[in-house]
Amino acid sequence: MQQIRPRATMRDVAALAGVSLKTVSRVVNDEAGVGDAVRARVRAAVVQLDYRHHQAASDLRRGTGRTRAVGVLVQDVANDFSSRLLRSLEDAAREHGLAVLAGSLDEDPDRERALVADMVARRVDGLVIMAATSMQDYLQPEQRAGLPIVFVDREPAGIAADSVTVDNRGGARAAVDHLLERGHRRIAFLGDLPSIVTANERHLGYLESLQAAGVPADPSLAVLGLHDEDQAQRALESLFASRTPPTAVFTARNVITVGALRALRARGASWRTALVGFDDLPLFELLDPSVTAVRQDVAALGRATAQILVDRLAGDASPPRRVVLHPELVFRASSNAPV
Amino acid sequence: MQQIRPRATMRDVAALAGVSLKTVSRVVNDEAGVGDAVRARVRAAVVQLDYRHHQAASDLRRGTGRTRAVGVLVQDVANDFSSRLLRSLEDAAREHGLAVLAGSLDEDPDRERALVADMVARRVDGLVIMAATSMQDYLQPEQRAGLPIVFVDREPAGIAADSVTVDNRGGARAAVDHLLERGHRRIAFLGDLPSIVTANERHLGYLESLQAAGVPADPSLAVLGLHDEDQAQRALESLFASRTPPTAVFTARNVITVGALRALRARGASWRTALVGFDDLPLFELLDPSVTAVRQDVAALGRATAQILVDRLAGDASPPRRVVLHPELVFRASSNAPV
DNA sequence: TTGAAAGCGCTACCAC
DNA sequence: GTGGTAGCGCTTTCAA
Repeated sequence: MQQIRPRATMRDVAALAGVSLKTVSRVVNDEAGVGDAVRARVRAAVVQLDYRHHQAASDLRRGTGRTRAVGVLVQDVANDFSSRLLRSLEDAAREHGLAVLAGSLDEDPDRERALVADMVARRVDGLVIMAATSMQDYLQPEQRAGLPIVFVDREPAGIAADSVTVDNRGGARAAVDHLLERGHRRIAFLGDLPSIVTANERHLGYLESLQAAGVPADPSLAVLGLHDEDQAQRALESLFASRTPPTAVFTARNVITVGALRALRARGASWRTALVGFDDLPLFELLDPSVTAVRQDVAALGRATAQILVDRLAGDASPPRRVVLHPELVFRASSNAPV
Repeated sequence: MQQIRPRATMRDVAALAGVSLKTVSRVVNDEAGVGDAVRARVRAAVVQLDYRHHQAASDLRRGTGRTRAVGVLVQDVANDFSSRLLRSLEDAAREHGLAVLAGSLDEDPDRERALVADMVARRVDGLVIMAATSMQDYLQPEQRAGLPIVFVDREPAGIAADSVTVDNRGGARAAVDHLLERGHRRIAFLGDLPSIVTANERHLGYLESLQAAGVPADPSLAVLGLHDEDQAQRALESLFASRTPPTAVFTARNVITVGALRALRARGASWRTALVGFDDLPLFELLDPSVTAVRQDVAALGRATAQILVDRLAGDASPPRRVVLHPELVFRASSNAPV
């Protein structure tokens, strides 16, 4: 292994160039007021010593309190929805010279609090959170200290803050309305825990749609608390094993939809069971039958979120904004199955 | 808008608690040597003032040069492969109390250098890079300064550093061997720019396989420089429009495979064209025909990478490690099409 | 145009 | 047990 050479500081550069520390600082920061000859000498010393600016020390002394980094906490950076959102935010952050500290919460409230604490200790300039907690009042001190916080995908509770969300209830209603219009009456609901706001909203939309159509909701057709594909697959298999199986299914999240698709496939029931999923996936269009889905415009979600954050960073102190995007039902073949 | 209250410093806490700065530091860092009464008073002041530890200042003073953050630069955090790798690394980092600074490179060498420079200025403890540059000698000064760098997915050039990669050539050979065994002779290759090491390796594997089988490679069947689905789709459509279309296709990346699937679907040629893709996708199993693919164990890739990084952070100064994982051919229906 | 001194928020070292 | 002093690497006065 080669010898490691400790990083050079401005002092080292100053010594080598035969100038004062302050002059090096001026050159490194491209400030005026340094003669060309001196500037060149300093530049040479910088190169020779492989000097690298120490941003943390600089930030500390400047006292602006800015680190040019933002924290982005999503449900799971490997999930299609979360990762596309993260990417959209990264692009916006990049335009403004901001680095992105990313974290996955896995619907774990403790993890959210721990990660937020870490981001605060790092003095990120702003925070974007897809909350796993049901109550975010613990963030009030941070907000009071001037930290811009934008909630994405899920509205905050216990704190007045910006949010960019999707009309989950409306999207779910549209999905179930669609199935009802095709004559279905036994429509199953597969969703995650109702403690997750979006999951609950989608469940409520399902119930509202049934009620509006005068179709009594059969509680045995609604399965909540599904986290992954396997659970969703097993849940749907159970429903099919019952005496009165559903003729249609509304799946309230992308992984749940995939699990349901596996169950239908295994049972050979893909063409005779109607399916609508919340969240579109790139390959849904290519499946047989292609999958009808409620599509969220993830890029728009990210853009709106980033815009608010950037405005706040620029000093915008107006009241919290609430942006609600409306999802779109993408009609494909999977919802055409007969009753 | 509420009043913003500047963050309290240890000095403020000390003043409120009526103790010295150093005592506050002891309490905040859970050090011994503070009486219970004093400790309680300090704790109360911390809560009252919403004091938050300033990690950067602490790191600076400690002089360990550690920030407990690592940089992870992948191709695109929204891509299935990259995002799963990122997640795997995040999990490992979390276990060691490391935060993750994430960045997408989009195969842009300038962007890689810019992001690396930023990470260095932030003094990350380590760097994981899915390189977009063809030469990484520019990282030598950072390595010399003691920064652990692990290259993932693509081996480094111009620098001796750790790497965790996949046997791309072998994987591609297995894919094409498979198609040859089924009797195909006109096998198309759809891949990205040969300047991307992995893309080139997969192309070489394709050529090697053909050569080993004594099948002359028809250059008109190989299309390189495909970046996204649309380009891949159009490329395959062009091949089909030729006088001597392929009977089989090897697609060298996940987005290319999806583009090819669209082309086959649009043409109604899915069942009569054999297809093998490099990179598996969650829904390939559910397509008709299901898609045969060369699967990389992304989680294992991430784990191996993280392990090396963690070892280096712990002081391991042994010679650079080269880990090569072997992908697996997952047989499904898409490669069964007749010649 | 250049530099010396002070200090950002915090902790190591050594007094008491 | 507790506190003062010095100083991490840097930038801000302000003086020369």
